[in-house]
Amino acid sequence: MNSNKVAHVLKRADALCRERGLRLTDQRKTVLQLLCVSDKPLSAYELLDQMRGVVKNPMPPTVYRALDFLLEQGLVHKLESLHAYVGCTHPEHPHASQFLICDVCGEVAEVEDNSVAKSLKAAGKALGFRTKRPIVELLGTCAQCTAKRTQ
Amino acid sequence: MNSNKVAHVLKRADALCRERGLRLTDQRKTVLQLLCVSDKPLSAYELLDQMRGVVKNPMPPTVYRALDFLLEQGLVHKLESLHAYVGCTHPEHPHASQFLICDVCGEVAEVEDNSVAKSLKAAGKALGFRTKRPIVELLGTCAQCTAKRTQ
DNA sequence: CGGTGAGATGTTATAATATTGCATCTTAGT
DNA sequence: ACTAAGATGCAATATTATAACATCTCACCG
Repeated sequence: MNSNKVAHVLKRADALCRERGLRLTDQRKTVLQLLCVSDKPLSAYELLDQMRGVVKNPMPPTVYRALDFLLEQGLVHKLESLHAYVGCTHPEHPHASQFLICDVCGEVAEVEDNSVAKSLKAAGKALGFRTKRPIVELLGTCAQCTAKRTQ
Repeated sequence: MNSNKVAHVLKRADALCRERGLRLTDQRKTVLQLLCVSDKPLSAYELLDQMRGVVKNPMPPTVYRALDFLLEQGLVHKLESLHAYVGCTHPEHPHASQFLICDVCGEVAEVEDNSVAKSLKAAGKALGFRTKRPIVELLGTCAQCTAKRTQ
């Protein structure tokens, strides 16, 4: 995320928390910012390392608690297949996104495809299943890396 | 899985490995059987515990190696969001399934929905993404548990 | 047969991810 | 200022997964 976008997300996060009567504390803001600034998903312990520059002697619960909060508020997403976290690119509204995870460059694209969402909903409905959290992670190779490989 | 089904899957696994020139060794068969017999996904360490009855003093690599093999052969699936494994209910053909994971009873349904597969493919294609492994896990509540709750 | 080499297993250690439990501090609302 | 809820500090530990290297097994070939 470029710095304008990061600033926007942080501002938006601030507003959201205010609306919801919640506190976007320094630690939480730090974690969110680190995730947004990074161009790759970060593991909890990578975050922990990066926090050392900002927070005094952070411990695992520090980062996990911040992550829990941010996940609940939809400000970050967890990539289950990577054990890693990314800042949400459009926290404006609640959403169920899909993640395209490149196994070459490590970059992750968050997309919100309506027909995917629809077909998932339908598949659940057919079995009377009530979906609370749909997890969709496509592991593969992004367009750029595919192009480079086949040159 | 009922015992007939388990027997069938084991037989099928045997045949598949033979076809592919691979060895379905005792340990691998044990892990596959334990997963098939269980009505819930099992973590690697739960499997490890259950193996103690069958294999002498198994260690973590024992179970992880068996799982790696079975995963590669499409005989078991990993549920990333649970760090747990299930036996494949239809190892007949390669496939990309979706998992409906009930947060009340813990049971998991493996479904293979064509329109989901299609829409995922399309979503990837739109960005030039080459999907190798699609992960779809719907966390929510199954029909039976929903019914019980709202009684 | 016996050798031999790839693949499977044994074993120890350790890495990486995540949580528990309890003490203390901060802050919003009174 | 008081207080209660929520946030943080901190130590320990649980859970999941892998690395590294020795040894064994078995299908194949001479």
